[in-house]
Amino acid sequence: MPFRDGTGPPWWQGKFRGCGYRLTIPREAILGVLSKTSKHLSAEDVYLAVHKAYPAIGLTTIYRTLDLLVQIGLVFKFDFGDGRARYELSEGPKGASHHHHLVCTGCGRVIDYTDFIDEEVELLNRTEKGLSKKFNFRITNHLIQFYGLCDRCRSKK
Amino acid sequence: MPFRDGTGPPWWQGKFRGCGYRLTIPREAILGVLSKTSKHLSAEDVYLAVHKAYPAIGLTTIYRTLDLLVQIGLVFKFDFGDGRARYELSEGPKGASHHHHLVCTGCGRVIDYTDFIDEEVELLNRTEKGLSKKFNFRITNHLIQFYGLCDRCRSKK
DNA sequence: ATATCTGCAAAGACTTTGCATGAGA
DNA sequence: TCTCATGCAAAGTCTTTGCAGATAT
Repeated sequence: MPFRDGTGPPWWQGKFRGCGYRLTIPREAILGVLSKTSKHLSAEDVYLAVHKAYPAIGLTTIYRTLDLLVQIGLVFKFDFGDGRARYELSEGPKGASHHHHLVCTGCGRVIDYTDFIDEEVELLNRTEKGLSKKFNFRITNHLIQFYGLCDRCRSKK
Repeated sequence: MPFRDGTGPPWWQGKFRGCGYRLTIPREAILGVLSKTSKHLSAEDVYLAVHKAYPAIGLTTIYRTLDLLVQIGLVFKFDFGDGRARYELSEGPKGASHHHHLVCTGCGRVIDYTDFIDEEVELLNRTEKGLSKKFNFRITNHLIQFYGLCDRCRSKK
């Protein structure tokens, strides 16, 4: 139920309350940061961004909250091979931003792509069904990443 | 060129020499361990296994060697979300063992599956071509994993 | 009112680095 | 021989934990 001014309420409140978790300043701040970027933020990135508006919020809380958000399914956690975890909102307000990643093993750059997503997702859904049945798994999520050298790194040598 | 007795020479020697790297006892031992298992070994797992036959080989060497093998492309490095990296030979002597992973987010169990692999790989190849062209990437590798709850964890609650 | 959440500091876990010794080609 | 590889110890990073005080409902 959006506000009259069109800014809308934080769309995640429902999901939060439904799980019996408290909606606190730090949690809202962290979700705010994540929802305003399309980058792949590390815990420290989130901390620094949150820190600007709420200097009192500590890194520990960032880690704990991110873990919680991952558990709830509001956030995805990625490993791009650089030794720190990256976090991304799993869906926008409109569930709009599904994408996969292209990771440069040279410089660590990560490119989001949405090309071929439809075919990929279709195949993934089929595969999910089959795997669920065969292994009696309840599949909740998938990960696809491609690795290689980006144009810059290729020309470097 | 296999030995007459059929045991064959370590099939990776060629790849090794070709890259100008030395073929040492620790490196052979580590490849030996990896080639004799179908499990997803952590650096410490490899260390312990190697340690039985060669107690002098240290954990540092394991890490350095695994890194090297990943660079050469002989080994894949995975992250299953439990905080430690896992390593797997990228191909058997016959290039036989391509598979993807099903990861239980409850207990961390990892199941290898080869079902649907053909369709998946076919789609991935197509996608790779498209992405390579669009982003001018040289794609060398891909990662697919499914996440969910295994049968045991589902019945736990 | 009270079970949850937070912040700080310290601990923990995995991985990397420095440097002198040892070993492959 | 001479560069590359190894082992040990120490350091480095990211992440988690313990606990007292603060907070949402």
